[in-house]
Amino acid sequence: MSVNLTQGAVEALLNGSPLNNIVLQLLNIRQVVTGPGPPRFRLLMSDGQHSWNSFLLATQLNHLKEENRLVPNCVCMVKKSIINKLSDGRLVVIVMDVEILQSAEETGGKIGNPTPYNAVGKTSSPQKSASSTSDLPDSSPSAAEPGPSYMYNSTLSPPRGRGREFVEKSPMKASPMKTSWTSPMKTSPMKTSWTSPMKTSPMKTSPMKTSPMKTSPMTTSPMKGTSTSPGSSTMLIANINPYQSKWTIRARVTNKSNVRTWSNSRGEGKLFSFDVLDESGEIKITAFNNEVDKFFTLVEHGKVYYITKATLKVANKQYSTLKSNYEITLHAHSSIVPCDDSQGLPAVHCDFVPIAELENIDVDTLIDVIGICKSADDVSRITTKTSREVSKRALNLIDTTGKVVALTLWGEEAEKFDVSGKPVVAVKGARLSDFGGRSLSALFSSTVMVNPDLPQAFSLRAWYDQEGYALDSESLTQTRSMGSGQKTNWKTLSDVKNEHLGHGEKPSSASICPSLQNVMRQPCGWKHGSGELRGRGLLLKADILLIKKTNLFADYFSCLATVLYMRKENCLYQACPSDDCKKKVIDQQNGLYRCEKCNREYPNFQYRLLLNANLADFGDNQWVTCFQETAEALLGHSAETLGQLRDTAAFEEVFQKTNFTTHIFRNRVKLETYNDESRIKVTVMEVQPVDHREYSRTLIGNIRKLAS
DNA sequence: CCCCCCCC
Repeated sequence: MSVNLTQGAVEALLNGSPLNNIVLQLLNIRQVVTGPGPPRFRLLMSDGQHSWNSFLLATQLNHLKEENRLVPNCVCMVKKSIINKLSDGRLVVIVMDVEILQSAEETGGKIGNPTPYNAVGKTSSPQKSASSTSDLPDSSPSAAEPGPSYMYNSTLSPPRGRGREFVEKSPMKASPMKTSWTSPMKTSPMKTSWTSPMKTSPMKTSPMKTSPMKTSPMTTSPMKGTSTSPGSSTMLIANINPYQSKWTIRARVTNKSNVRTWSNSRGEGKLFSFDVLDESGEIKITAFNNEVDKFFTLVEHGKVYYITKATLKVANKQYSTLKSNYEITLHAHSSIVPCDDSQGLPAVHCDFVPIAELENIDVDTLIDVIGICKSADDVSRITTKTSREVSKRALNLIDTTGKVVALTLWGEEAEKFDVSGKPVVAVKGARLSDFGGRSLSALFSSTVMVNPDLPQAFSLRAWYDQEGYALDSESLTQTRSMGSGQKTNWKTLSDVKNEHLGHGEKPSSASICPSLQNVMRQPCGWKHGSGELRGRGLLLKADILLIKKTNLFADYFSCLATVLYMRKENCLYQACPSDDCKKKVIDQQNGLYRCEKCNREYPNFQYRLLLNANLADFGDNQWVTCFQETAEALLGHSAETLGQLRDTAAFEEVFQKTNFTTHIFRNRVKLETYNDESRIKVTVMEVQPVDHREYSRTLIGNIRKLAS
């Protein structure tokens, strides 16, 4: 046996340490009972010391099982995993990337004598032993599915009318981007409400409780799940079906549409629908005509109701992300009664799909997704085929899989969205499209949540702030180019010199800084910011300085190049800790650091990067400068981490690993003059993984150009 | 009994 298991990894993992590249032995693998969709495999894995039975294989790795490569006793390296917490506190570790290091035969049997890890008391998991077989996610038909998790929250989704932008304006229509939304960063991440509110913590006062409520006959019934009215008992949504008529459910409204009218060959009418959620599942309820009048104002987002005497029919899955096989239609004898006890009822349920997995999912599927909005397009207005004008805005979401996907918001949601602070964005029921490869669109029926109070949002935030922001990430959505709709200006490194890029003789609209295009298009009296530029012939020296400073004569180009050399010696500097300064500080050798720009001393500093690198392609090489973000992306580590590693072998290793790597670099070229000598200065604006398809298209284009 | 969900 040549491999060593990573002893202690199971315990560390389940205590929340995001461990990558851990070596574990697979002791058992079996299929989990799930609904439609690809099969899911559950793994019992051991680190030699402990075993843990709630590892779940990400579906994109199913082939490993299907090819009989993941078999009991083989030894694997779990390169990447994600921890999900189920409603009741149980943990599921999603294996995102795994490599089989040693086959079962080679290993020959179980390594060591691992004991099942017992997480009780450590994860605040109630009642059940986390390693007992009775808590298997697949052991109980009504249990939450593994991987995805049920969340119990005291904070509710914001009201968000379905059918917004639609003809009817409803009094219920509410701002989807309510500022009252709880931000994960402002609330305690340790709130018990999302570990196990059902058992331990009563729901805190929630928004809907504060509004006056009619006394319902139901409120005299103290216990949930017991008799609520004569002759009927409360049932779980997961357990109702069309074959029994006497049921009552107690559920929370999670998504409510506006009233809509229709008219077709079968007739016309009006309707609205809403989704309700209990601890077992969720279901869509639709009201038509008279029932619209009867129930539309009664049913409020976030509130809890007893619902009885309605028709169940088989759901058309095509239109819903809800897992229920049925949906409910209200009729003349249906009853909906408010319930002021919302205890135990979750606020939202999402089955988030890792962004990397979107590649393997069919187009038009409705999915739930959560990511950090790392960037966004500007809002734009488009005209639809039916000549309606609508605002749209694409967000770029990234998650721990390191993949990015574009999500389009529409209408008011697009206009109100605030990218600042790179918020966590969760969407329930977004539609997957194949535009640009894979992209997402919010629908009328989608719920968009900004900084939701969900455990996944907290861990995403932490991940992004610690490491995700420096990732050299790849988007599943290929936009035609980056930037503001401009085409990628591909150049070879010799082109950069031969075409005198950056010399600024011809500040054409293609080559100038986009923010100044409008300046150049005005014939005289050009305005930029607070300063005013004079006509082209009458520039003052200060104007020229301003133009230089604002990159008016800079060129931008992209190239495919390999890092040949990096000047690592002075690439890190101690910078002013003030957020907007970044200037180098002087170590006073007395524990204080002086910033000349701020003209003050600080007790601390921040490490920043300024890395000079030599890039090469097949024809030439070029010195370039990478500042903070691009250097971090190139090196794959934050400046802070590198600062800590300074003078260690690990620091050297970072550079060795980066050397000879190939990327797409988007650069800015400017002419700089030192005394009487001018030379171009190339600054890297963005480092991206190599997109061979895009680059090949460019190459082919260039070859054609040369041939003609 | 609806099922529209926009644009590149």
